[in-house]
Amino acid sequence: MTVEQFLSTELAKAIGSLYGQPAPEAALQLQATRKEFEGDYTAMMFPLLKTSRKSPEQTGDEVGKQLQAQCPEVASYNVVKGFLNIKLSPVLWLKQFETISKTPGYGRHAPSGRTVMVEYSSPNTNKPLHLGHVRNNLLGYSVAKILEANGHTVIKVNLVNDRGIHICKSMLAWQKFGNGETPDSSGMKGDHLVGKYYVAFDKEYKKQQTELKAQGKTDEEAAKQAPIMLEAQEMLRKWEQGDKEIVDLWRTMNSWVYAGFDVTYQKMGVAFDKTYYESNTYLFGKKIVEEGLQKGVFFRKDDGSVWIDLTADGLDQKLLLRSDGTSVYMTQDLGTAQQRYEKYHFDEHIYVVGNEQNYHFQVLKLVLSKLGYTWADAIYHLSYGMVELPEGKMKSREGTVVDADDLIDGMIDTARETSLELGKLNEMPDDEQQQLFEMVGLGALKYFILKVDPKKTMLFDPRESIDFNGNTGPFIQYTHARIKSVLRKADEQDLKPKLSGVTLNEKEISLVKLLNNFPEKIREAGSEHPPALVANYTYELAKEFNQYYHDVSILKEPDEALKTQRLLLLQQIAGVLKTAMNLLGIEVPERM
RNA sequence: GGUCCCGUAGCUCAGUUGGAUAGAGCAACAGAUUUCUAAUCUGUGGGUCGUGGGUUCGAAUCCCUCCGGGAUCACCA
Repeated sequence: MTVEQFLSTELAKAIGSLYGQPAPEAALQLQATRKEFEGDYTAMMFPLLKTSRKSPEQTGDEVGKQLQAQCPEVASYNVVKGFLNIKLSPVLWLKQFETISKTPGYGRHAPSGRTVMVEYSSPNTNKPLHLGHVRNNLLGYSVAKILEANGHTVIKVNLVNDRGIHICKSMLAWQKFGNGETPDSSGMKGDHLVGKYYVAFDKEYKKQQTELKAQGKTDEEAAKQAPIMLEAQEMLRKWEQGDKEIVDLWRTMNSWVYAGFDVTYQKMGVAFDKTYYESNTYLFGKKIVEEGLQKGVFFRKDDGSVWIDLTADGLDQKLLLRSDGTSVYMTQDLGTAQQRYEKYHFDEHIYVVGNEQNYHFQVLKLVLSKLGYTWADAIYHLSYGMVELPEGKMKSREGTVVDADDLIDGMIDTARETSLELGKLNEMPDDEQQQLFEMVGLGALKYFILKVDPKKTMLFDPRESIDFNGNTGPFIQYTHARIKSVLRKADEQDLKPKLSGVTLNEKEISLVKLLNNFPEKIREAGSEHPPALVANYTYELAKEFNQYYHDVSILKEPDEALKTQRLLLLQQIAGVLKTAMNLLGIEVPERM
């Protein structure tokens, strides 16, 4: 039982015995007392006035008195206007501190028996990953981590979009202009190489359109009739028919891309339990179309295409099967969702996908529930906003796209420069230094992105992201390293952290309070979604610690009992910092 | 035009199920000290929480209006 739950129960008891009737729910909601007042938790008296039939001040006084009488853990109380501030005894906090320090894996929850699927990343295989994908990957990975910490069984899946006209574009351009270039022959990373030909296609396509327009064609005609586009469409048809030459080329070029992606994923530190390929799943969903027609949820138009009418729900009519009988994106997604449910019986399925697909997921859920699938509610679209740059949006045409690999390398370089400038790592071996630079560079990037509410459009300012002060990853990493340094020194002196029963001071109590909130914070982040909750919590703890650290001595403390107890506090804080950062996919160094 | 999302300090962002005088960081200025790791800490200035209404003991938070920004409304994925 948490401290808050304990107090809430006591409060209910007090109100019950005082007024002879159960307390209204709203009166039992506690909140942390604001700094400027004395106390740990605050209860509002307003919802209670009807029951007590007295003024807020009188009610608060009565409840406070009763609480103190029945419960020795309540040290004191005060009433300000309608707010009852309750101060708990330091003994209680000491006991709570003990509980925390004796809980292995503190913060993580027991197995819940729930299964959650998290789909994220889902890249196209025609170009390398960029900043937008970085946000996706970091969110997906962190959310999965947080769900695991909530005790759920998590299955991380990646659905690779490896087929379609856009893939054919890079293939075609490579055939035309590639001269047999390979990652090996060019020394380029596979995904970048393929991306280069995607750009080459676009360039040629534009050139041809300009030519056609010069001959008097309209924009639309030019776009449709450009020979290179016709060729790409022909290539897609051949691919669908299984043309050996095309399929071989497709395999080869995709394998280059996968090799490139693997490197990027590994650098980012993200991973998947299962990878689906759209080339295997794009025919899914026909079964669902049959079913929908039978149930009368879908209807067929004269040309043979199948639709669902969602106008009654404020949406449009949506196509589910083309007149030529092939399935569209929605159909595929319906099919894969159904297949996954049959296989895993997930309790929740989270899709980490950009907010440009909000409409798609709204429709997806609606269609599933109209088909009578109760698990439609289990689908959750974790929608995130775009990442913008100080110059504005990223536009591939204008070459303002921030490449993921470049970005990561840049962060690591900056971490290196900053660290060397501070000149603290002189006796650290080179390979360990390199490891540290990667940890710090990545930590800065990840934290910068994850601390922002996912649904908001965020601004990525490269200059600011490499700032290592304030609410940043490196600040927290540094805090951890400092604590570890003290603990190492203590260990050398044979000092063991332990609870010696010395009363905690104010600052220590507020640190214990923060530690006490950790499990609840994880739960909140797990049910509400955003890693930002965890990030901001971690910063708060690190900041609070730095203040404490600044005006208290640990190793120099003459009182042995006090010293070892403070070491225990440090140890617990380091542990929580590490666990919390781990939930964000961020590693934390022993020294830096 | 329909639907959805966003709007909080000069900038980037927090703000618990509606609670007390709206908080951090950056930037600016003023200080602490060279340690138990200063990649730190303390202080100052900076706000009509986009606008106008409503709900109530109480609104940045919930409802409506309008303004501004974004996304989306394909037999693309």
